[in-house]
Amino acid sequence: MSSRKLLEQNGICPVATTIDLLSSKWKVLIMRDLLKGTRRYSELRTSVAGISQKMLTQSLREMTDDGLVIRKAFPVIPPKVEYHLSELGESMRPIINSMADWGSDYLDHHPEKRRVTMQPTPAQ
Amino acid sequence: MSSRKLLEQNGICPVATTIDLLSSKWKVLIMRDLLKGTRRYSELRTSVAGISQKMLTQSLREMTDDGLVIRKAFPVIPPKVEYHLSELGESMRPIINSMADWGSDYLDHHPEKRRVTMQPTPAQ
DNA sequence: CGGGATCCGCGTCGATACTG
DNA sequence: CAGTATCGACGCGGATCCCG
Repeated sequence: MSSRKLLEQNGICPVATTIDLLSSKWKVLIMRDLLKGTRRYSELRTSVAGISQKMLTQSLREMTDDGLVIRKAFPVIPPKVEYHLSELGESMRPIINSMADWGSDYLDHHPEKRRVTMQPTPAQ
Repeated sequence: MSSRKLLEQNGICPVATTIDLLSSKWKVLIMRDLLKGTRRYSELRTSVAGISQKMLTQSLREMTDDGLVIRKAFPVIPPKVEYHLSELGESMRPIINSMADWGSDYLDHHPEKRRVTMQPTPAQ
């Protein structure tokens, strides 16, 4: 079933609406990094560990189309493209923060699952 | 790439940890409904519109294994099974609430996408 | 009623090659 | 550097049938 169809069947539920725009784990992780500031394509390629170039491009494209992300291309050689959150994207910060908070608490109470610590998305 | 592998490559990031347990849209929608209280299998089948029986069973199973959901089966005929959130599951309320809040605001500013209003997850 | 088991189509995703 | 294009595998998830 398509995401839109799902949304309709759930009667335009706010939660379903959010899921519709933040559907994949990749987008959440991209959000996590863009909440720290502007990032170049190649930077995201590294910081969002494990993502393929195809999924990064595709995810950024969809997020740009959805108005969450703003793409800024510089006409230089070699090419340089920067991505940053729009105001709409920025407004998702509480969601990502609540995920970071929950994950931190969870890892605190399940030490066996923690190996390396990473900086959570800073509050703002 | 497996979800665990992803987690490792992201250095046990809190956000990635949360995503690992709340990976699918179905689980988020199930959480949304279980946050309102105990539900029977058949009730979820209806309230989580569009979900197939397979995905509902599978999602509930994984959430139970992850310690988010508690399954209570009554030895009666016909069978009766109730699901409710564990303390760990309950602790995810802020995440779902922040999604509901964001979705509500988004729908307010994009009236063309709203058709039917549904009750958001109540604060608690 | 609340599943389990099976089949299988189709979309997702990674890998690879190529380009402005 | 930041993509685009193509191909192929694989697993998600729906459909169906069955059972305690």
